[in-house]
Amino acid sequence: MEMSTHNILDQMLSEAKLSKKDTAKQQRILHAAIALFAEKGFANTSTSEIAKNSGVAEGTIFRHYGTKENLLIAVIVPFLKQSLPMMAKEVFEEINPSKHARFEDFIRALFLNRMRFFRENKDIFRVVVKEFVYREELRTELLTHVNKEIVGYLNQALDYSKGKGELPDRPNGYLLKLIFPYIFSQFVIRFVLSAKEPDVPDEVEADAIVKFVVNGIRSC
Amino acid sequence: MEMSTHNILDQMLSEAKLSKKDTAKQQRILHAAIALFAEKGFANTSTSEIAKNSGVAEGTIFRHYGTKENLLIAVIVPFLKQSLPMMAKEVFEEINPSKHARFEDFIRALFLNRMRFFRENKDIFRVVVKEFVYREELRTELLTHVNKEIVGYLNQALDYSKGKGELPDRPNGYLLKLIFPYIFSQFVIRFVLSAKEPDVPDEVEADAIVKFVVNGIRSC
Amino acid sequence: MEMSTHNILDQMLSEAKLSKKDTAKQQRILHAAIALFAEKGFANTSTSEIAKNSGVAEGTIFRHYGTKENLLIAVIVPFLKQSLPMMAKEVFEEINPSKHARFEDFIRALFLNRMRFFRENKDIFRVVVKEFVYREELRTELLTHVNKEIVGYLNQALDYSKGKGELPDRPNGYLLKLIFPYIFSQFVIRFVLSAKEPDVPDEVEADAIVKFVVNGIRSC
Amino acid sequence: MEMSTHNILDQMLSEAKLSKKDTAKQQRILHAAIALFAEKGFANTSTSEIAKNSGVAEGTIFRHYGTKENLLIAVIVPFLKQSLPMMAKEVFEEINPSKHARFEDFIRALFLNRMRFFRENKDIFRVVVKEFVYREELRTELLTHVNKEIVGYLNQALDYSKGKGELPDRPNGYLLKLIFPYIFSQFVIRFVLSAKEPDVPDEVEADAIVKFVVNGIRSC
DNA sequence: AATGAATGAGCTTTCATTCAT
DNA sequence: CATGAATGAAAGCTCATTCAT
Repeated sequence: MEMSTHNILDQMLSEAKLSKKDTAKQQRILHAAIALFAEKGFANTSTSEIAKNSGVAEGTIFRHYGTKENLLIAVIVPFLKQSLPMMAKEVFEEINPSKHARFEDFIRALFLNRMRFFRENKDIFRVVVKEFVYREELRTELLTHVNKEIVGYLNQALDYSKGKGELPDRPNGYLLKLIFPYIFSQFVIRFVLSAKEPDVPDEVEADAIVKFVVNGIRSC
Repeated sequence: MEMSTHNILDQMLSEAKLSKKDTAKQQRILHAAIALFAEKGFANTSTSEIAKNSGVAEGTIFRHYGTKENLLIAVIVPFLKQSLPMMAKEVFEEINPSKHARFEDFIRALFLNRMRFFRENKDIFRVVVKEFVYREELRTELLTHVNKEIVGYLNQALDYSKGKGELPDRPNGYLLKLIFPYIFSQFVIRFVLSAKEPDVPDEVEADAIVKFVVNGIRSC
Repeated sequence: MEMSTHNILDQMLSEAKLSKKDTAKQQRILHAAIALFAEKGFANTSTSEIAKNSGVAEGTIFRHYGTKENLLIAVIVPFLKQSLPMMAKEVFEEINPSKHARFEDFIRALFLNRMRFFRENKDIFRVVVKEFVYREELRTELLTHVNKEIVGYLNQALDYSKGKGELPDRPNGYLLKLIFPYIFSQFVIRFVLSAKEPDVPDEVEADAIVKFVVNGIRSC
Repeated sequence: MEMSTHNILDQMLSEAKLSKKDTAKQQRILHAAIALFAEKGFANTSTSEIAKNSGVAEGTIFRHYGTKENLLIAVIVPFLKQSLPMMAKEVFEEINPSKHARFEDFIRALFLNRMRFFRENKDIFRVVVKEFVYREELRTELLTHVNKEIVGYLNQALDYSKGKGELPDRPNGYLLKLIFPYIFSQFVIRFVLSAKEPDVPDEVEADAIVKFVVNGIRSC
């Protein structure tokens, strides 16, 4: 599995590069915006600060994004729309082909994949989580998207494990509601709420989480 | 156990009533502030809005709280400092006396107690969670407090259950790091991120969560 | 010459004591106001600060003085109206009786008397000078007053010295315009503009000033 | 010697014109600020008033000067830093070349030069004097500056006159402390404290002052 | 396309003053 | 008389947005 394509920021920007003539400035604007939003939050970051940090004139930001709100969307939406489902698929292709994978292996792969992914996109993850809490419209849009793009893959995995008797015969939605928040909260604690990551290797961390989830879900 | 004393907002205000002569206006200010902060966040709420919604002059807010930041603290701190530990003790006194309680019973009681508590203080819980994400100094202060006031009670419960062979012989900190985020994330999803609560009775909800936790933690 | 009656502040307050029933609070208010005005200026001192420093309620200040401006006047006017001319007379009675005094002796006595006087009323002197610069109506009122009350005494002294050939035959107004600003500017520099007074004894300082004035005025 | 370059305000602004692209608005802001500060003092002038009087938006003032305090500094500092020493040199070049000048001629030239100068910059002189009384940090900075830039020229003049026996053999600091306040106080009375200037020609006024100073200083 | 000066509405905060107790 | 909570106008300042160049 290559790491090089996992940094959403780069992806987003390289995609932008294809669609517009001059994106050097836009790249700089987005980089600065992400860094500042992550550090101080959207509401506490001024456009003049973004302009200064990215070395462009304030007017340039508005020429490209129209409003400050649009800039936030330009930061967040590509992360959600373009990259998130693509990654889900990746995890899947990593595990599924063998078809011998236990549910435990799937969860471990998912956890480790996301861990690395969020670590590499820590700043943008921070922005998304922070604004997610504030903006209902963002949550709604995201959930719709997740349902459409990811749930399919997850259902495949759950059904497969059910077939092997590794999971109780409960609706997938029910199972996901128990598992997902748990894994996600670990990432939020680690990348948003904590000052710095613990020294424990990812694999050790994964072991505990995975055991907990697998045991927890087995006979509920 | 009476629920009537569980609404932190009322508690906070009735306590204030004891120490100050006139709190009618302060109550109105705090009510309005909590409602607005919960809805739109601290940074997006103006003091003039708070003044309008509470029917006082804007100056009155500053006469009582000095700064907008202090108003936030006046909303949040009593919730954390005075009510949180008191509640922890309550849960404890509800379960412990019997000493026959299984670990499962303890988790269920904790979950149901918190569920009711956060439901009754939904708005202020929203404010706390939202600002918690933004303010590191708030997180630090809270964690210090939680460690000092609550961890003692939790350790008692864990040690007791370990003695009965219901929990693996792992450091309490390790166990808590697995259990706590899980329960808490369920509350955040339910009271902060969701538009409205599901119709399922609390007890049904509790069953799933408790089984998951108890099975999950057993043999990790 | 007694020093004890020279502190205008005390005088003012004891006079006030005669005319009003309870002046304990007024005294405290005036004391605090003078100290604060002297330190930070009238415009930068708030009535709440005066209230705090004098240990009264803010309302009490307004009950007595109506407006903040009136409080300033209550501080300044007695200093000017009641005390200034009285002092002028004192200087005069100290010197004149002998009738052998040279002009030099008169100027020296005047200088030393004012020096001590302003030193003892340093704070209120500061307030007056600072506000004097800002308020034309204050200057006008003071000048009118000075002309009415003091110029008579000064004319006596000048005429007497002219009679003895110590002064050129010029209008008194002309002579005063040359002499007065000089002496006064020395006081302003010393008590308003300087951080602290020099160590030189007053008499030494007086010698230089007096020689300068006497020589300067002699043959102009 | 041309008088046309003596208006510090114009100088300051023309210098600013060199370093910035658009100074039209800044000029208007500074003009309005000076006029208002001179009339009502710094503390009693609001930025909205300055904005209205200069025909710009209030935000424009803050875009250029950041704070109201900085605006005051932008008004005062160039007056002190750039123009004051330059003028001192001018007076000097006007008198010194001949080397036959008497001390009296020097003082007369200084007095007349400053008189014209302050008259042409009456408003800004008012601002400086008024704020000088309030702000110790301004006094300290100015004195440091004066000492560095002007005292050298004055020492030359005094030493030269001492060599010709026109001045007593006293430290220059001592002599300056006697002479300077005298001349300066005349300007303050005339341009700051008086409603309007007297009709007497400058030369007549100068005669009296100069005689007073020269006689006064001669044998002290 | 890019700029950056200019804007003005809106922000938090201060403060002299009022008034019910 | 004295109080101090309440007021609201006005202060200094910020900032997203516009627009002439």
